[in-house]
Amino acid sequence: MTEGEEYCLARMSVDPFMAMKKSNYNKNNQRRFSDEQIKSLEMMFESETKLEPRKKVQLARELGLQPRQVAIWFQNKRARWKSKQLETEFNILKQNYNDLASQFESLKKEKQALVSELHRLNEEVQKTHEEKRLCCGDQAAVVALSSTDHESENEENTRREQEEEVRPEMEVCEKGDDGVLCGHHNDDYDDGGYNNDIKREYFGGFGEEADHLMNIVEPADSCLTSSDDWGGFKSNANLLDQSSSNCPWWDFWS
DNA sequence: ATGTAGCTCAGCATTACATCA
DNA sequence: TATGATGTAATGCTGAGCTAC
Repeated sequence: MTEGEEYCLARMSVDPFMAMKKSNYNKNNQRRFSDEQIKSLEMMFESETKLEPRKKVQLARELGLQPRQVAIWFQNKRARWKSKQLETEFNILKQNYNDLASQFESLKKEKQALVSELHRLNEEVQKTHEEKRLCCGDQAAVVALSSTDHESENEENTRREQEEEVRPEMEVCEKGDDGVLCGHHNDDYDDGGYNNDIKREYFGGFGEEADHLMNIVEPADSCLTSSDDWGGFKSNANLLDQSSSNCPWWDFWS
């Protein structure tokens, strides 16, 4: 028979009414331990969260409790302590998360502002270019220019066709079975290749103007244009956009 | 050496009650 | 005063470790 069972039987023999109910009272018919008892138990708990059997018996004797009661107090105390610790850790993680989220938001706004500025500058440059062309007014030059434009357009088309042939390979390579990007191995698409094409599309195709703009905006060897970064960003762009549009996935905190 | 029954103990979920707003 | 939320001592069950047979 365990200590607890002994104690319960003892209580029941003293107070028959206890046999009807579950016994939640100590020797002195107190449900709660006294302040002194709690203080001693707390002190012991601070030095060791698990009590050796010998110390348990000794402490129980000192406090006028059953060893079983001391053991249970330690058990409950450990559970409370654990959940408190869990709560603390949770709060720390939550705080870290909130900091990162607000950092992310401000970076997103900064990026949006930069993109808008870029649009504005691009339009301005194109407008200037148009004006220059119109005010020159030389028909021959315009014809020459337009024929050169056609030529370069044809060259561009040929080049695009060639690139289209290469690109499918790339797309297969870009996302493996496990969904992990494997980078761009084709020389045409290394750093200045694939990324430059993306930028060219943005700046209005091939031509001096586009080249000029691209050089102004970002040096070719900039870390911001490295294929890994772009690839990584591209692969996550949907996720980020989704998260920021409908229902942010961190909203569940609130 | 191995299997098994019996015992103790701790962990865990839950209960029963006290206390407080 | 009644009531719901919270804190706490205790219960019941379970599995692990140990021992005797």
